[in-house]
Amino acid sequence: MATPSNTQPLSPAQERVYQRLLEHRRNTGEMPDLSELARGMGVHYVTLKQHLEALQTKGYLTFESRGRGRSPRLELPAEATGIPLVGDIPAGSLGIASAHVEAYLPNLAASGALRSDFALRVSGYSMADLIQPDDIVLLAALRPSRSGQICAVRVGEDEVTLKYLDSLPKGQYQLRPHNPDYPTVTVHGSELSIDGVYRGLLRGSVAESLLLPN
Amino acid sequence: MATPSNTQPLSPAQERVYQRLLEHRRNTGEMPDLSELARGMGVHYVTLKQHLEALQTKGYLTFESRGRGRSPRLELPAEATGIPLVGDIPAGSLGIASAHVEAYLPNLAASGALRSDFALRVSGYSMADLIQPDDIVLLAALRPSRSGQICAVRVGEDEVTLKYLDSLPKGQYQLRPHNPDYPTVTVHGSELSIDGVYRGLLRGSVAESLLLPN
DNA sequence: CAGGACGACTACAAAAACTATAGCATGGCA
DNA sequence: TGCCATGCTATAGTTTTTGTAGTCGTCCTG
Repeated sequence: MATPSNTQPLSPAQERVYQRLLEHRRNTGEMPDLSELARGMGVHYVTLKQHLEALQTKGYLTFESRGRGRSPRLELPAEATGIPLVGDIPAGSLGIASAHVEAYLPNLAASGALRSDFALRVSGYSMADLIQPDDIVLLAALRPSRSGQICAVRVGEDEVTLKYLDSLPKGQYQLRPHNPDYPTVTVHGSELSIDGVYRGLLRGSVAESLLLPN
Repeated sequence: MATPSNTQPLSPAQERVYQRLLEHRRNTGEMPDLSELARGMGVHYVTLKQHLEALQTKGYLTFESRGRGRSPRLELPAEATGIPLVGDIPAGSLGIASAHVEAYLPNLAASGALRSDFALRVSGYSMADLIQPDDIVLLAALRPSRSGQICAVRVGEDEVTLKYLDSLPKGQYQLRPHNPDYPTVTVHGSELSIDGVYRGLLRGSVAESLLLPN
């Protein structure tokens, strides 16, 4: 079940509540109190609660009451909060289709300047020893800002590969592996699509302990 | 100010409360409700609150009231919850003295089997390209379970270094770098102290975004 | 002995969360 | 048209938690 569970349409009021929740989490990093949020939106507590329950049954969040007096547990699912770990992107599928998502990495969103947009599990040895198989590489969905950066790229309809990307004259690019056993290839920009720029990596036990399953 | 701020002695009841908090966080990963905790300890809410305020003034935790009806913000400081990132351990100081702690990595404690006990910022090229300078290496304070594992070791009074540790006959050990430009040295076990076994690493933006300052 | 800390309690006030019930509007359907 | 389900809102009353204020006894110390 790779597709996110929130596919059902939202009524206008539910949409408002949901957007408000996302916004509050972006701003404060935490979930608001029900009463506070209700006041802020100009509706009654009960109304808001009903909307939250509707959002829960539609799969947009989890809303677990803990009894009178205690704040309820209110959580956005990993799809909305974490950055996706993409397994292998097959030929042709650009962007990160919601399929092929293996897991999510939470808690890496806060630092604005160095944000990462998605993660990739490395499979080959073309960047060894710098980057090993099974490392989890973090990528930002940007154009590289200068020549020589490590990027996740695809040539034609092939799979995604991780290489140094050198810019050559006449719109040509060089895909240069770190491992000298692999060939450096030169392609024209029209054949090349750049999925992301390398931002960092996780290796070993850290990787596994940070992942939250899909 | 590298020393942890909680140096003042605790009275018996305060100690009980503090231990209970640590235990609760280990088990559940979250902080308890005041009322619930008070019931569980067989004391009244007000008493517990007084102890928490005392712990706050002594620097063992932060306890921020949010007004009537709302659960107060209750947090253990990084010293108690995260794993320490040790800068450079100078000659002779074994263990992780509370000095030399640069920052803490949170949220990596939960996975029991693959736990890490401390982290080290890499400074040399002896394990390049596998491990780069400025990488943050996670280590478990254990004896290596087999020959050939990467370990953080010290020879005599030298600084900590990261090397493959091979076990040779007659109590000899071989410290083998990954980078062939560096020499492999052989020492006797009596000259060698093993600080930790390699568990994984962080590189790049992830590293910076996970750190919480000391 | 006075003063202060420590640990505990009672009593009351304010806020949040839960429950139950009901009032409208809209749209589908027999 | 009448009926019913659904979505959205509101009122009223109850339980629980949290916060504030004040009291009481013990123990240690100057």
